[in-house]
Amino acid sequence: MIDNKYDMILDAASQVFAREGFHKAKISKIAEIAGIGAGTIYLYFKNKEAILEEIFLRSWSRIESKLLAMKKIKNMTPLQKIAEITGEIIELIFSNVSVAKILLYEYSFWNSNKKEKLSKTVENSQKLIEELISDGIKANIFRKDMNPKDATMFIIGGVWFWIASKSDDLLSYSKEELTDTLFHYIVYGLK
Amino acid sequence: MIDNKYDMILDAASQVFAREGFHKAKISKIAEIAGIGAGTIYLYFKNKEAILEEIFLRSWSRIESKLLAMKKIKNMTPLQKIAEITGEIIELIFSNVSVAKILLYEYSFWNSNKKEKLSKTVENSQKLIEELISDGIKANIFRKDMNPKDATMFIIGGVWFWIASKSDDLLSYSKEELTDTLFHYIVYGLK
DNA sequence: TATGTTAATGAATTATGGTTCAGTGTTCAT
DNA sequence: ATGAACACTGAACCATAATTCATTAACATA
Repeated sequence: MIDNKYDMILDAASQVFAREGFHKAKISKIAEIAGIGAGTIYLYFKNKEAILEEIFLRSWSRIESKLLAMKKIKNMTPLQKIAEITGEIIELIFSNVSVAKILLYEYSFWNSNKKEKLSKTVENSQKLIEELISDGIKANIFRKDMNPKDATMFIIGGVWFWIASKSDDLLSYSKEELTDTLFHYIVYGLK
Repeated sequence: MIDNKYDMILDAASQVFAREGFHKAKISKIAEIAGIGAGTIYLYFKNKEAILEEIFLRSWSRIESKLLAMKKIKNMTPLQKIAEITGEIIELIFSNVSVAKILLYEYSFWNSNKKEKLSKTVENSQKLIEELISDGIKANIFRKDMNPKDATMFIIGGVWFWIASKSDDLLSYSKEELTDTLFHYIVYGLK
């Protein structure tokens, strides 16, 4: 059980943002779900945007850490690493489905908002995926006629939308099953 | 040259929505760019949302038409059809980059908003893509271990993000080049 | 030209909901 | 038990910008 207000607010906000979208989400509703007064939120967050920012940051940090860990491991093929990271994404979703929806729907937020810390984390993660793909190309595992950055964006988008389309009934599948499915789309496309 | 107010408003709104995002876009700015009074907009559209809705509808209708046309053609492989549709998407972007950006950034709008006509068109398009993939599986051109709906969402997401990552310098590539690149990601993934 | 009809305007109105803050409750050391 | 320090509250405030509408312009008809 969440026992501190900061996390309670984040959790309530995740639910409301996921259901209503950031702009239609009301602070009063978030407060209600968190079981606190509306004003209390402002003791923990500068404003509504800051809540969203923190949600993004936490999720992306998790992905970034995993990518960083993979980078350090030497005796693993790019394919194995991708499988690992795919697993981490599925884990993230299982830990909070609402957050997965927000990451998708408010894509424009982290994309356009030039919040230092957040965009650094996102950019870093993208770079790390790019490197991973580059390695795969060099190792002759992936196609040569590929721009790593394009591929990265294509993959991120694919993963996101796929998650969103499942969203609610995502939890009725096993983690292993989902990880496997996702991995195949990333690596093999339609063929 | 656009000669009627309705289209002038749509065009101005596309620019402003693309630059500011739907929520930050001001009706007064749209009116200014269209060269008309703010109140005039309300003679042509019920409200701000209705403008966005119409922009979405026009774009998706175009994709839907293409998909419908492809469905009717018999002597074409699923692969060839996918290549055609990919080309149509690139055409759509080239015809109006602002609109492409809006489609991406305001994804949450058409997804959450249950506007009858719009969601019908979008759903229809998704179904048509699913069928196309099903055909490909039956014809042994695509992997058998694939759920067409999953694949569809993965592809749409991939295309979206890939477009977004390029967005502004998209026009510096040739249509053929872009179509080709996109087609390869869809069909072959990383391998 | 006079008159009716329709289109357009933009200042004023209004709805919304994020944010503030004066007041209330809680905690805890003395 | 007291009161200082801090946490919390939610009604009131306020900024923003969508929408309205009384007024004016443009145009058509006779």
